[in-house]
Amino acid sequence: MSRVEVDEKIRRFTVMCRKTGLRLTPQRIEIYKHLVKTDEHPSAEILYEKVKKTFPNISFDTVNRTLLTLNEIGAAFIVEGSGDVRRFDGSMEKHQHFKCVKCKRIIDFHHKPFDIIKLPASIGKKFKILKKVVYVEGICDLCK
Amino acid sequence: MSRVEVDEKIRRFTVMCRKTGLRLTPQRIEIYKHLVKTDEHPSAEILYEKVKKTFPNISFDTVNRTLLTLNEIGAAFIVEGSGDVRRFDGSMEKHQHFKCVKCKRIIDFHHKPFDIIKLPASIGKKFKILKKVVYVEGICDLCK
DNA sequence: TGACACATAGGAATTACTACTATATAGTAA
DNA sequence: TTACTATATAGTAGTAATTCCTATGTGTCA
Ligand SMILES: [Mn+2]
Ligand SMILES: [Mn+2]
Ligand SMILES: [Zn+2]
Ligand SMILES: [Zn+2]
Repeated sequence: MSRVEVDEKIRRFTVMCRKTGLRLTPQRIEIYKHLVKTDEHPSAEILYEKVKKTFPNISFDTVNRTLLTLNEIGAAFIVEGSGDVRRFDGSMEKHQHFKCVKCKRIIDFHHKPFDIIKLPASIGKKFKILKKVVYVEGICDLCK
Repeated sequence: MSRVEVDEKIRRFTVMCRKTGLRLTPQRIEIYKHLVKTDEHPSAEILYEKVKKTFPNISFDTVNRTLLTLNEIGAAFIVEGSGDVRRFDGSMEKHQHFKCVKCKRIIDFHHKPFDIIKLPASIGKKFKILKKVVYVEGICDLCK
């Protein structure tokens, strides 16, 4: 993602923050910037290490709390998976994930039919649906 | 699930163990029995509490390790989700899950079209696919 | 029945995440 | 510009979940 694109995302992020009453702290923007510019679906720990380069005194809790906040306001989300370290995604484009069970890499792909899967009516009626996910697990090209 | 059905599952489980070279310990069988007879997708902790009634001295680690072993040999699996306590499923029937984000209940449903979703060729070629999951998240009937 | 590789019990250690609190600062209004 | 206040952060402690370690026990097989 180009510098210009990242800047544009940050601009839109600042608007989201103002709308939701969140303060625009330099830490928050820095965390968002690192999350949105990568497609590696980093953990809080990984982002903590990156943000430390600009904010040597930032605490892990601030990074983690901020990421949960981003998830709350819909600026990012927690990646689905089976019981590993929590991973975050700053891309709100419709897409799906492949996760390697060995190296834990999470790789984006987009298959349009997966965006519009229809649930049986019985489920839709009984529950309030927030998220429908198609998720693929296996061994990646580098590991096999 | 009836007593007879559970017994049949356990019989088949003993065959699986012999095939994979796993020893048939009473603890292992008891853990499997509790997992297979419920549809509540228990955590290791919950199963530990149940198995303790028959094996008061069993350790948590034995329960957890056994569950991971069951996942290894394909007698059970780890339920997909976004970053909560690890949950297990003893049913190897094709089915899907709805998870309530509030009470964390995991509810089985079965929608046949979801069993046969087709991945784009690019993904199937590049990676070794082990699992394709359709996963639904929301608020359950009891919570909303 | 004996040998031994695998499994378990008990507890310690590690990892992941969350809570607490004093200090700092973004937003706002004088 | 300045002062105020609610929110955010830093530093640290605490909790929860999971994994590791090791001595002892036991299922399996010869
Ligand atoms: Mn992604
Ligand atoms: Mn299930
Ligand atoms: Zn891999
Ligand atoms: Zn619920």
